[in-house]
Amino acid sequence: MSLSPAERGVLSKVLSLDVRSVQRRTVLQEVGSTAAKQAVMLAGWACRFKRLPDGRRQVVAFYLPGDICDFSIFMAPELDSTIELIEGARVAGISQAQLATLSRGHPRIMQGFWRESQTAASIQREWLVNNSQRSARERVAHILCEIATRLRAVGLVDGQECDCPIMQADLGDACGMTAEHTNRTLRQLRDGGLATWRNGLLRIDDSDGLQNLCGFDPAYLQFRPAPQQSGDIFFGVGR
Amino acid sequence: MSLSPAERGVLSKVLSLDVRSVQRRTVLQEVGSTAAKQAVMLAGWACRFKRLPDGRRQVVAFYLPGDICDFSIFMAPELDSTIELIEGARVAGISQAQLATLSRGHPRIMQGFWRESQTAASIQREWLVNNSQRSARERVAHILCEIATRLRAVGLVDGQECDCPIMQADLGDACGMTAEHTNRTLRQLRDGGLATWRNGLLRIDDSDGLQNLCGFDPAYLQFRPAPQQSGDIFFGVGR
DNA sequence: CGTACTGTTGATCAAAGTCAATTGAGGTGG
DNA sequence: CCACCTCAATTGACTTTGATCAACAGTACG
Repeated sequence: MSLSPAERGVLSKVLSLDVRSVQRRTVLQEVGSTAAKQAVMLAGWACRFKRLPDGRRQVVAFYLPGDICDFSIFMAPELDSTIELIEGARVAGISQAQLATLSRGHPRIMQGFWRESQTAASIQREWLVNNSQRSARERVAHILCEIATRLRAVGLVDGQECDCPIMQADLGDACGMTAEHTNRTLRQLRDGGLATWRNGLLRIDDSDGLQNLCGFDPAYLQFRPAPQQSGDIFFGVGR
Repeated sequence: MSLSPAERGVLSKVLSLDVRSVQRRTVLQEVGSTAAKQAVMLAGWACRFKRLPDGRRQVVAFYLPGDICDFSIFMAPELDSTIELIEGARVAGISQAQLATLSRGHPRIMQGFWRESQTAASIQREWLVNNSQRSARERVAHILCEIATRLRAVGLVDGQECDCPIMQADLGDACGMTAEHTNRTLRQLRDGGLATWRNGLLRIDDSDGLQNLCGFDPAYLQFRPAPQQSGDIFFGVGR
């Protein structure tokens, strides 16, 4: 289900109406708030995290260029997590009214949004597997594989290298490990000639080796086209 | 957004058309398959899990009576995980054609399905926090709180007690711990007078104590009604 | 009865957390 | 230009948690 040229035009129009460039480390959506707009990443990175009362933090998602920051945002009574922009973020906002118009006039665009949100759910499940079953080395390797693969899909990998403007502490909080252990684990990967991450630049030195180490299989990222039949269902998107 | 009596009638009609009672420990949806039907739990328990090549298993969801087993099922190219019925399962199947009809004639029912799927996503995020940030004792306490709370919401808690027909190994695989350590942790909770789980019967002896131990806050289960405005958006459910 | 699961307990070990100190880079003001 | 400050990254020493390996008990069922 790829969009027609006309639909793409409508979509980029909508995404161009309300664009903000945001300072690094700015909170976009506070936990507990009710969102006023749906946010779409045009450039830069964001992360979504939950905090425990004692301060422990878990990053539950990274949002890369092209990603929708939680499409369910208008459905939930209030946000269960905080969305923070990390670096170089340009964000398009879509209002409730615009979504309503889209849903009436361009159901296939809406359907694409839903598919995106289901892919996000699939990634979420894989993160649960990652943090629950894999060792520290496997975890870090796996998430680096995911990041590189997702960035490659949107054309942001140059050869073996891509921007990765987060901190080690962010990666640690995503993998459920301390910053110190994340550091040591990254060093092991570096010393093993698998991946080097320095000064915000990630280089995958040995892609096969890294993928073998953690058993990375990109199927869960659902890059393939949707099944043909889906058009028949309308998924509530329909007419 | 609660359904009207008429809508409830339509829904229970749809759910009554194709009901199966299934043997314990039967696989409902195999990983890699493409689903033919959308499954809704009418009674009993199911679990959804992913496996790593070396056999490690992560339970990513428990499905209790009333739950939808992955509404996204027709959207994804193929299932990323296995859905297995655990005990006493009666399952309603909804075909693609029925979903299509529903989406045209009863958008609000479809909308309810979407809300359900977003609640499932919220639970998924909390599980990630649980397994990534909390200690073994906290993890087990938290998941017991969740189970009891969800069962209470559908009227399946009698006083302090509810059926919990899974095995300790299932709970362990959900919490990302070995069966042995799960056993020891349950013993600690039992000895601490917090919760007793024996012979498939879970008793919450000290609800406050258990919730305090793990910082359980049921907000992520999203039991509250949806915000009023949601009707205006149609979420692609429209017309 | 024997067989096969589950659940239970113990002893040992390795992985990751904690605490503490140091290095290094970038920014700022004098 | 340099002294200073801050924050992130890095490394080391030690501790704790939970995994691993192993044995055994309780129960259900053919």
